[in-house]
Amino acid sequence: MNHWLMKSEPNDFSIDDLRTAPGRETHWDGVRNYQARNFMRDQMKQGDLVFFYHSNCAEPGITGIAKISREAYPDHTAFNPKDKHYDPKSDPDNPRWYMVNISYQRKLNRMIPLSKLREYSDRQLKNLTLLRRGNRLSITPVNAKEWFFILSLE
DNA sequence: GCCAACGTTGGC
DNA sequence: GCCAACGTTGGC
Repeated sequence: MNHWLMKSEPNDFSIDDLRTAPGRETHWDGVRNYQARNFMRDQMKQGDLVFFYHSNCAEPGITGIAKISREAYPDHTAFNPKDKHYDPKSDPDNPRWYMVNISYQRKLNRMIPLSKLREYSDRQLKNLTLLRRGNRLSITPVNAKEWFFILSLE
């Protein structure tokens, strides 16, 4: 099983939005970055666990845990000219963009701020993709050791 | 609001 | 295929 970290701007879609969503589930549309797409399309498996991360907000950090509830399928918002994430280059017969579904697992007892993760950036979390210099990827892998170490910070 | 990092676009 | 310009991300 793989582990992941997925960023969301809480103004846009927060862990509470996921918790209160119908079926406590949502589709992760709008990813328009090839590396992030490849993670979803090629590596995400049903049951994989995900750190839900709040970005671009007052206190960025990990706020909860979700699970991949449906593996990659075409992101239909790319086909809709009225959609914010419309991409005329994505052909329904050969989709360029994909999405997965995630389901709510739980909120952390207390969120783990980015600043806390950074405290371990030269030790246990030395290789955490999220902390790599200037990383803006919205979906990043977390290896098992990193996953359990981060959970121990909760 | 600033700005560094960095992915994408498009002219050549 | 190079690379400058441009747009976006996201911490601060």
